[in-house]
Formats: sequence, C-alpha cells, structure tokens
Amino acid sequence: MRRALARFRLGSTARRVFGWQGLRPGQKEAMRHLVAGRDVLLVMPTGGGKSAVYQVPALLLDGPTVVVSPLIALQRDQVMSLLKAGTGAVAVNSTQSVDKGLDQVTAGTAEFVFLSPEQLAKPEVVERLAAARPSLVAIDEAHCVSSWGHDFRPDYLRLGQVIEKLGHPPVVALTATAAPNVRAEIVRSLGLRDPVEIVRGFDRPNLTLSARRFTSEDDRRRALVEHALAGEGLTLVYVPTRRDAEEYCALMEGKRAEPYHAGLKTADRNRTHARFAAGELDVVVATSAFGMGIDRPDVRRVLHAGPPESPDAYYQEIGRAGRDGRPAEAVLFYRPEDLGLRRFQAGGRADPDLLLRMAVLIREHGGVVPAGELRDLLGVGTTRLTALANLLERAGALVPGELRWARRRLTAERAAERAVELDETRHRVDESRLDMMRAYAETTGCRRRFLLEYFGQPYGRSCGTCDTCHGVVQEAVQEVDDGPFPLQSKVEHTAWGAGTVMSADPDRVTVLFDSVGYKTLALAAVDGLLKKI
DNA sequence: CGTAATGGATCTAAATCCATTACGGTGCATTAGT
Repeated sequence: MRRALARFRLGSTARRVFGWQGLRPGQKEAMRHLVAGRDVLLVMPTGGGKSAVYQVPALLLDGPTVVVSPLIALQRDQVMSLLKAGTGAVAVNSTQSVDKGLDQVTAGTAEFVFLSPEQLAKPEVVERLAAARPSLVAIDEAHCVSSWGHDFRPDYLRLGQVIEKLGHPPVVALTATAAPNVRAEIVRSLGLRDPVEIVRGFDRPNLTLSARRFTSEDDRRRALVEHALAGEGLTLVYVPTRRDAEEYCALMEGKRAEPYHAGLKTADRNRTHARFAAGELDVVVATSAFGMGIDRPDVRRVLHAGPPESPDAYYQEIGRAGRDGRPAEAVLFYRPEDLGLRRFQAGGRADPDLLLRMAVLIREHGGVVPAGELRDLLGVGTTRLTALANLLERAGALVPGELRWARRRLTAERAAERAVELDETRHRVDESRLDMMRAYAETTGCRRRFLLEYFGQPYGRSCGTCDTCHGVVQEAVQEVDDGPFPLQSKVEHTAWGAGTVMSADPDRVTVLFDSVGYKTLALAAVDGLLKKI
C-alpha cells in the first residue's frame, strides 16, 4: 500500500525536497523499481543525477538509507548537500566518533548514513545499522567492487555479506562505467537478486576521440605539452606516475596549472580541488587519484600521457570532459612501452604457499580464527589477509564473512588450488583488458565504435569525428546480425569456453570469454575452434 | 616491463660508458607522539 502510493510521489518529492524539476527516464525507472522492492544496477555515464536515484526513494520509504561511498571527501560533500536540503544525514568514518555518528541513525535523526566498506567490515557497526532496519542500500561508484576489491581495498568484496546482514532491503548499485563482465561481477559480488539493469547512453557524441603514437618519450612529452599549451579551455592531463604529474605540470607555462596525486599533502589536494571547482585553474595534471566527485561541466580536453590499465578506466577518465554537451576532446598520447608499467601495477599473483598455509591453519583450528593471530602467524597485514580470505571464501572453503572452515570434506590443498585458479583467472581477464587498451590505441577503425562495442553497445558504423574516421561517416560498417558471429551472440571456443561476441569485422571477431577475457580472432582461423551456441 | 638514478671502471683526471639497482597507483583506518 505504502509502496503503491510512493510510486506516484517520486516526481513531487524530487521537486519539493531537492528542487529538481524533471526526472530523466533512466532515473525515474530506477526509482520506481527501488520503491517496488527490486534490486537495481544503474549505469549512467554522464555525471549528475545518479544520487537522486536513491535519495528520492529513501525519503518515501521508512527506515534509514545506508550509502556505501569510497572516499571520505565524497561522503562529506553528499552529507553537506543533503543537510542543505533539510534532510538528516551523517558520515560515519575515522574523522569523527563512529559511535556518535551511529547514534544519529539509531535516534532516527539521520535518514542517510554514509560509510566506507572498511567501516562495514566491523561487525559492531553492521549490527547497529541492522538494528535500525534500513529500508535501502546504495552502493555508489560500484565499479570499485571490481577495480579495487581484489587487492587494494578487499573489503569491497565483503559487501554482499554486509547486505545480507542488513536484511537485504532493496539495493541500488550506481556507476558511470561498467563493461558487461564488470556489471556481472558487481551483481554477483553484491549478491543482487534478480536485479533490474538500467544502462543508459554510453555514447558521448560531443567528445572527439583521437590517439597519437610515439617512438620516443621526449617526442611524446613535447607533443602533449604543445597540445596542452595551444588549446583553450579547462584541461585535465592524466599521467601514469606522481613524478610525471610534477614534471608535466612544470612545463605548463602561462597556464594556471597544479599537479594532483596521492603523494601530496591533504591540504594541498583539497586546495587544488577547490580551485578547480571554482574555475581558478586551467590545467590539472594528475594521476588516477583525481576524478571521483568532479562535476565541472566545462572540461574541454582530457589528455593522456600514456594509457590507463583498461578501456573501462579510460572511459571513466575521458568521461569527465564535455558534460555540458559542448564540443570536447580526448587525446591519447601513446607509446607501446607504456603497457609495461600498467602490467607491473596490475600486481603480482597471490602466493600459493601462503594460501595453503592459511587454509591449513583455519581448517585445523576448527572454529573462528582470530584475525590478529592469523596475521601474525602468516606475517601479512590486514589488507593482504582480507584479500586472501576473499579468495578462499570464493573457493568455497570459508563460511562467508568469517575466518572459519566451511566444509570438512574440502581439503586445504584443494581449496588453495581453487583459490589460485580464481586469482589466475582474474589476472588473465585483467591482462586482456590491457590488450584491449592497446588495441584501442592502435586501431585503424572508428574509436567511438571500438569503445561502445567494448561496453556491449553495438554501433556498427563509423562516427566521422574521431581521428581514424578522417571525417567520413559510414552508416553501416557492420549490422548487428551480420556475418557468422553476430554482435552479442553467445559462442563457445574449444580452449577458452563460453563467451560473448563484442565486435565483428569482415575478417575478425572480438569475444569476451568468462575465463580469459577479451580475445580477437581472425575469422579465417576459427574454423572448428569457435562455434555459435 | 621500462626508465632513471647510482656506482664503478677507465691508459692519469673530466667525462663517458656500462652494469646494477631502485622505482612505479588508487584510500581506508589506526596509532604514536605532539
């Protein structure tokens, strides 16, 4: 009854509380499903408006809304804007008393509570939240589950368990960028139940795409700096290292430029952020640290001094240009040697020996092993231990959310073996994403088409505006169901198993395989190896 | 994996070459010491 009523109040609530006039189609659809009790995965590339999707339903449902947000700065911004709208909100993190924050939730004065996955890794925090009977859970920047969960911030992979402990109210996962396999991982990892997937407009027609290839580092550097200095308008330069951020920034003569990376003092970072937001800068030269929470609509250019680790990351970064709809450009200054650094940064494999020792210890203990003891015995830190536990849990060896052996019949050896396989698979898929980044940089086809099809949106023509199109718009390069392997059709490879066709040309086909990631195959050589299923 | 910094050797003294080594991204939370 309440829910039926709430459906019709979405628009008026949005107007009354937040002053939003019209809701966009994707937004309203997502809200309706949430209010009706469904889980939702929302992928909307253009910035603003995603938070509305949980904020409006939250006000129509009884009980607090738990928002998982990766950065304390982001939590702070969201809380401030909600408080300004006259709605109770609190961020629970290490900058202030966790207990006092949770008291606001218990007392019912905070309708919204923002937390990091690390806070939610603490059982007492989850218990207190569960006691408040949350009516909605929102996972902001949900691609972090996939990009950070495996090693950097492993508590991201524990959110599925947290959601269950919170009673699994309707969950909405929000992100700007996610390829089909990333979407699948978000759904699986968060344990979303029969979710509605809403994927809106990946294409950004006002963005022109180009890439320039260089042999020497010096040439690349000169070309990028020259390009940055020649143009007008707000520019973001993405660089691979902190050092490069400083060096490139020093070369931006005549521009109001600042570097940005995680090695700078918090005060300096905040200042640069504020100046950028206020329009007091022309150029920010940054590592991947700069980005989330940026909402300036008038970024005219995003230049890359080397490719990021995947098209997913690249699209995320160039997506910060031209949000006002006016022309903007994304230029990749590329050297094949760049890929080595990214491969290094992708990190090493989990140590099989360590996994085995951990499995043996937990299995022989019999009960719940204290995390501190396990860390000491294995000589690893919290982050690493959680990452290893995640692997063993996915291997079916541990009770979800606990350091306790799940099945007597499973040997430690077999569990460790499975965990290693899972880790291997993930790394293979990651490497294939890097291969796709190289393919983007080196393609002679339409770059827009390349990216859109990578994200599972058949495009089948050439855009006419990227460098490789040379101003030529081809209406039908490839129909969706042309050829032996139509786009998005399911296929099976004798060695690599099941996959989905992501892009097809007259002579070759790119398939996303579950076990090995993206592979591009020459049609002339696939006879007997690849078949439609 | 690639690049930059470091160090040692070198036909006799300032600079160059080669081999070796170090380094590389993202943030939370917690803690020790002001």
